Amino acid sequence: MIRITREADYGIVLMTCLARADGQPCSAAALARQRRLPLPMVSKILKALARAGLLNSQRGAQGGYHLARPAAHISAADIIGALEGPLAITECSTDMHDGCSRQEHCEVSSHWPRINQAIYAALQSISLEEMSHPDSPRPLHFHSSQRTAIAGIAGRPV
Amino acid sequence: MIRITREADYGIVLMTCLARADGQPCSAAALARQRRLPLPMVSKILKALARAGLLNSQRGAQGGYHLARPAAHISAADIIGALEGPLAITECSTDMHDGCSRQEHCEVSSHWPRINQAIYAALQSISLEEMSHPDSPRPLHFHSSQRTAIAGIAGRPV
DNA sequence: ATAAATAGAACTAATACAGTACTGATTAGA
DNA sequence: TCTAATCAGTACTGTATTAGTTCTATTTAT
Repeated sequence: MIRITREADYGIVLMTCLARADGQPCSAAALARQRRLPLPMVSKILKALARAGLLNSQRGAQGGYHLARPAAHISAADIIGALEGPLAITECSTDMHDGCSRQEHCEVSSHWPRINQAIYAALQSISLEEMSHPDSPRPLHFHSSQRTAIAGIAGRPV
Repeated sequence: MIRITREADYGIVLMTCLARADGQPCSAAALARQRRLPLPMVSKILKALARAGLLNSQRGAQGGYHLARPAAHISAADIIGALEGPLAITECSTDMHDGCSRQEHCEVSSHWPRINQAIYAALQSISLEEMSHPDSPRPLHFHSSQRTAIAGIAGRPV
């Protein structure tokens, strides 16, 4: 159900790594090695996160990426949004967007915005800082069966 | 971002129609005409919803579909779950699933279950009854731009 | 009997995703 | 100043998934 792309999946993983590094810049290569992910993919994702303003980058030798602001001020919604492009949810559920240019299409059905908002709120409420703590509050059972679900498993090399 | 399939999108639309019909059985053809959706698609979706136990069906002439239980007791999560197959979220976030067979893979990262639960809870909290009321509580701006977002727009014939 | 309807499976074309490859720009350090 | 490390950006490709169709069988009201 409700899927996110693997890019977003990896993105969250990488961001948690950077959060744990706490200020120390990490190169794409280092992160790829650390998480056993394909370097080009990692590179691509970090670039996107930097362009979105979630990471600062330092070029050249000894360069790398580091968080642009404290982990506590970055939400899952920020990360996913940065990697999956400009999205209806954020554009329409923030107040800064009230002159919507396509309101003719908006009659699609009045329930979608409600669902969008609910999910967006859920994602907003989870901070990168929380996600960076490896020990989860509740015992979790979780498996990679059946389908690519939001679990974002889909055969990711573990 | 976070996408659902068009099937689930249509599914919610169709379910709201049936909720408004309140007990009256509706045929797939009637619903397809009413919402200007392709009949085979509508048919396929209604079948899936019936198989999932959300709809009861009556075969033969004058047959059709109607809700299997009151709209207030059907959630967005039920509908989406029925159409997108067995999903990691529900299987792992319900208590009935504690002998998870693939826990070796579960170390993927401890944050996903948290996100899953947040989204699942959000979807659970929205009932079909709520969605069937056309007037939304807050003024909503919403457009079908850019990408297939959860908004589920993606060029659906409006 | 017949027409209206659902049940189910199998198939196809289009799209989106995941991942790669290549070229260019910037910078630290020898 | 040269070189290697590193980020920046774009374009490409194979594969998987989705969207939608088609066909056949089954059930039932009239």
